[in-house]
This record gives sequence, structure tokens and C-alpha cells, in this order.
Amino acid sequence: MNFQQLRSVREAVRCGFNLTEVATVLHTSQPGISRQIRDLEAEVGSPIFVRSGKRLTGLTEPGRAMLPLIERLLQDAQNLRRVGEEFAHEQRGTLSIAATHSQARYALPHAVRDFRAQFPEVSLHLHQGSPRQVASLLLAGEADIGIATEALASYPQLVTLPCYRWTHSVVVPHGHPLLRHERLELSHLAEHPIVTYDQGYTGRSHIDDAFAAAGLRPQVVIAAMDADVIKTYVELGLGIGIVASIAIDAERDRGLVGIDARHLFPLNLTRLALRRGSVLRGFGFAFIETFAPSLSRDAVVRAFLDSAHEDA
Amino acid sequence: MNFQQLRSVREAVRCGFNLTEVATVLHTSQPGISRQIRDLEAEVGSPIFVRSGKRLTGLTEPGRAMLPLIERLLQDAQNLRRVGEEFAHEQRGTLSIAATHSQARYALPHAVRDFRAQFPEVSLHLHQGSPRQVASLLLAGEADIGIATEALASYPQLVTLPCYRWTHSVVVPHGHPLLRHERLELSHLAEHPIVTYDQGYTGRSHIDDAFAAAGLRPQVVIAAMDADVIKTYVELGLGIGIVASIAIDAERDRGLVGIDARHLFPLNLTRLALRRGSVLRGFGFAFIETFAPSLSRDAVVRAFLDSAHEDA
DNA sequence: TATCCTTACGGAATTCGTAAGCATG
DNA sequence: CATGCTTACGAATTCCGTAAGGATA
Repeated sequence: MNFQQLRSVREAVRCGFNLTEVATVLHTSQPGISRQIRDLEAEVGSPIFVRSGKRLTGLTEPGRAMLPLIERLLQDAQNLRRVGEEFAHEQRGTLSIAATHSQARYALPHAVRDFRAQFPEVSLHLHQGSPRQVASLLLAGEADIGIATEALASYPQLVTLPCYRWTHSVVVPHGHPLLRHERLELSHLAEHPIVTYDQGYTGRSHIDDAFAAAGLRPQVVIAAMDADVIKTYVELGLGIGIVASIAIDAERDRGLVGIDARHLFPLNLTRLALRRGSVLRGFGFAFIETFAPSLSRDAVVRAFLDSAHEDA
Repeated sequence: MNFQQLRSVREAVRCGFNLTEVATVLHTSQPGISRQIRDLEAEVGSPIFVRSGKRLTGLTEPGRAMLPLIERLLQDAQNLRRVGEEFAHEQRGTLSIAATHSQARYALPHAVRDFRAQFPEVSLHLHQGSPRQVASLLLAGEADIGIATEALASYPQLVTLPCYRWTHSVVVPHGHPLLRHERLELSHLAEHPIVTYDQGYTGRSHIDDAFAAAGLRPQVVIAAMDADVIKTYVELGLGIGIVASIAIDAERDRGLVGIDARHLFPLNLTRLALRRGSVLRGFGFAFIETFAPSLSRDAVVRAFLDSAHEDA
């Protein structure tokens, strides 16, 4: 048994049982992959793949039983290398962060700047995507840390930690009639066309919940995935915007006025996620603490241990 | 990275950092081991062992961090082979059971007989030892299933399951004065020299607890590790015996009389233990169910999942 | 017929054991 | 000076890629 065999099996599953493709991905020859797989099957004594004729078409029952073990073996091997690196070059390496647009654009910059100053030799990769994509990147091991407000808590293979709470604001062009209200109410908002986040992004569900609870049916005319787009349409007069308060910058958004709406919508909680079974390097913990000072290294490790369910 | 390197490291730790011994255990040459280790250290980029001059003397800090990962990697590799075997030969293989004398002698025989009838092609290994030795055998992966009344529950790396409850009995020679009491009391027992289990065996702690709670200081003249020895000394008239009720057989123990003492001593619970991260073969589950019918395969798997703590 | 897996074969790289060298308690 | 690790080297093995073969949609 060796790791190349295990990699071949894992990749074969990922590539939909096309060994030619596996060979490309693993930078080797197709007959090589074929042999790796057959050697492993011979060693464990059970076929892993279903073959119809000469093609692989799926996993056998033993194959299904083995796959999680194989994944963990390869994961642990990588973790081993990572632990070594960690001690060899505490200050060097790569940190891969997956975040939603909102986070990458508004919440992360300060943390990134401070982190870069503290660890100039760490190369920082910033992936951007929907909350589900963030989760996928984490699960695939392509990101070390994920940050999003939605969805993350529903993946059992992820450990999530609360980072910070925030609320929405309403943005309107200067002189908009909404500005005349002393205290903004949901009913006022419902009278105007609304531009806000797409379903599944940046607390959109909380916005819908609030209106639904008040028995209102707001007219969302444009739904976007990020605040910059929303603000652009608001500036064009297409409606009033509802965005995360953090996304409003008095300096930059000269043409707009923000109205605090924390009394109208439920509080949102931005979460940070890590994959179970991953090993975070020292500077990874440092980044987390920079981003959310309450999440000390100890706090993160504790959360990991407390939530160590379903491993078998 | 390959498994031989990992095995070399693990064995080096187990052999107290003597690479010559490692080479013997792994059936290879000593320079080979040397290189395996150095290659791995080169690959991960950190030294794993502390060297004073040319000798290995201990683990470095990175080494200590890596060791648990290495153990799990090798464990998973073995599990992989095991899963393969499982499907290849459902009815064949080896089942290794570690139990205390009491269990092996009195509780297991029925289960073993039935199991042998059901799986004639499975070779059954029965290790015997103190509860702590049972735990060690499990932890070292040398036993698949451990059975004992004491100690097992205190190892966080073991999952334990309750099997059955039992109580102690008093044994005396025929015509012994104790037999005159209508209802036996602890104070009666305390008037006689006592022969019972050694500390740490077969509910001895419960015996001590009961006397202590009653303010009595019984005179234990002989402490043994198993009921056969105890009964022998009782037959010789050296004292009254306190043994597990199950250990008294009216047929075999003609010279003795058993007196039920369930009202005097706390109930005992015999537990079955498995190591976390081990994979039990189908017939292993079958054995458990034969031994303790309430422990169906599902019940065992559930207990495993429920107790999946501290893994990282 | 194009795609995709298997078999066959030869060269290259790795691995491994023996023998010699050297440090340490 | 005996034990124990390293280095050196040559042989054996394993590994891997190319090329050809055969099955399937």
C-alpha cells in the first residue's frame, strides 16, 4: 500500500471514474493509474471499483466503505507535512482564505493589512464565492479558513466559530423621501422598490424574515450578490438599498445616505469555519485572532475539541 | 512519504529510540531504518528525533506533534486492509479478545462456544490479564475486544459498553458457622478471615466500599486474582470467600456452599471496550451480540458515534 | 470509430542490504 | 571497547512511461 495508490483511487472518484483524466490530474500515465488501482485492490483483497467491461463505472460496496478512510489517510499525510513546515518555517507558508464578497470587501481588509505586516513572508490567497462555495473550498481542502454569514453552520464537517455581529442599514440617494421619517419603520420601506442581496447572501434571509413577520410583502426589484452593485443601482435611483451597515462608507459613497436599520432586522452573525481534521498553522491562528480578537488560539482549539462528533 | 518511513518512526519510539532494535522488529537492516527516518525528516522539513551525537535520544517538539498523526495514519492503513478482508471473506479472519480471568473463565465460555459454531473459520485468540493489561492490549491494537469489570471506563481512548450486571456471593465450607444466620450481614462476615480478589480485580473496590460504609474493617487474609484460587483457599479452611456469584458452580464446587450476598455489596457492571479508531469486522459485532444480546451491531456503532470526543 | 482500459516490455530510478567508518558511554 | 548510527556502494527490485491490443458506447 502506498500513497500514490490512494491518491489514484481518490482522484478516480473525483474524476467520475475516468482514469485517463486521473492520469492528467496526477501528472502521470494512464496505465500507471490503472496499475495503482489494481495493485491496491489486490492488496486489500476486494474490488474497489465496479467495472462494466473495461470501464470503471462506480464504487463497489467495499469501495464505498474504504473511501472515507482513504480520504482521511491522504488528509493526515498532508497534515503531517504541514506540521513539519510549521516548525521549520514558523513565519513562512501559505494561508488560503475563502470568504464572501461582503467579507472580503468590507470586513477582511483591516485584518489582512495587519496580518501582512505581522507575517510578511506568508503568502495570502483570498478566494471569493457564495457561502456554499466557501464551504466547498473548505471541504475540498483548498481553503484553510472560511468566512461567511450564511450556510456555514449547516455543514457537519465544518467547525464554525462566531466572529462578530452586525446589522443592516438602508441606503438612499440624497433627498430621498425616506429621510423625512424620524424613526424608520418596515412599512415605510415596503412602499419603495428595494435593491438588496440575493437569496442566500449576507443576511438576506433575515431581511425576508423581518418583512414576513410584519405581514409586509416588499418589492425587491433587484437582488445582487454584493453591496457595491446594490449601491450602484440605488445611486441610479432604481430603489432603496438594504445592505450590511459595514458596507456604507460616508467618504466613498458621497451620493448616498445610510440610515441605521438595526431596529428593523434581526441581528446577523458572521461565522468563521474550519474543516474538521485540518491542521491550521500558527499564523492561521494568528490571522483568526487578528480578524476576531475574541478567537484566541485556545478558543479555536477548544471549539474544535468540543465539536468533535461523527468521525468514524 | 511512505508507510515504511512512518512505521520506522513509530517503532523507533516504541523501541526507546534504538534503531538496531527497530530493524529487528521490522525485519530489515539498521541502515535502512536510519535512512527511512532521515528521509521522512527531510521531507517534512523538521527533525523528528533528538540526536545527541549519533544516537537518538528522544522526540523533538515537531516529533511529538507528528506522532499522533503517524499513529493514526498507520492505524487507518490497517483498517483499510481490514475493510477489504471483511468483504472478501466475511466468515474468515481472526478475532482477538482480551479479558480478565473472571470473564475468560466464567462469562465467556458460552459465548465462545456459540461463536465458534457460528463462525468456524474465524480463529479466536483469548488474551488474559488484569483490567489494565486488557486496556493496554486494546490500546496497542493487539486485541479487538476487551472485557473487564474494572478500569476500562477510565481510558479516554476506549469506548466502553455495559454488558451485564452481577453481584458477589460468599463461599464457605460445608458446616461453616456463617450458614447458621438466617440473613447474612456484613458484620457477620467481618468476624471471619476473608479470602477475596486483589485490589483492582473483579469488583474488589465495591467490596471495600461496602465494609467501609458500614464502618467495618474486615481482615482480608488472602487476596487473589481469580475465583479458582480463592475457592481453593476457602476449601482449605483459611477463611470465608467473597467471589462473583457466577464463579460458584454447585456441581464443580462440591466442598463449598455459596451464599448470595447481593444485599451486602454494590452491584457490579461488566464492561466491554473497543479502541476508538479501530474497525471491527462483522463477526466481531456478532461475537459482541452473542456475549451481550442487548449490544446489537447498531447499538455498538451508536455508542461509538455518541462518544466521539477528542480526536484532534 | 473514438474513447478508454488492459497488457507487454524495456529503461530508469529507487530501494535495500552489506561492509566499512566513526562517535559515544 | 562495545554499542549504535552514518556513509558508501553495488545489486536487485520496483516503478513508470511508451506502445500495442481489445472492448464498449
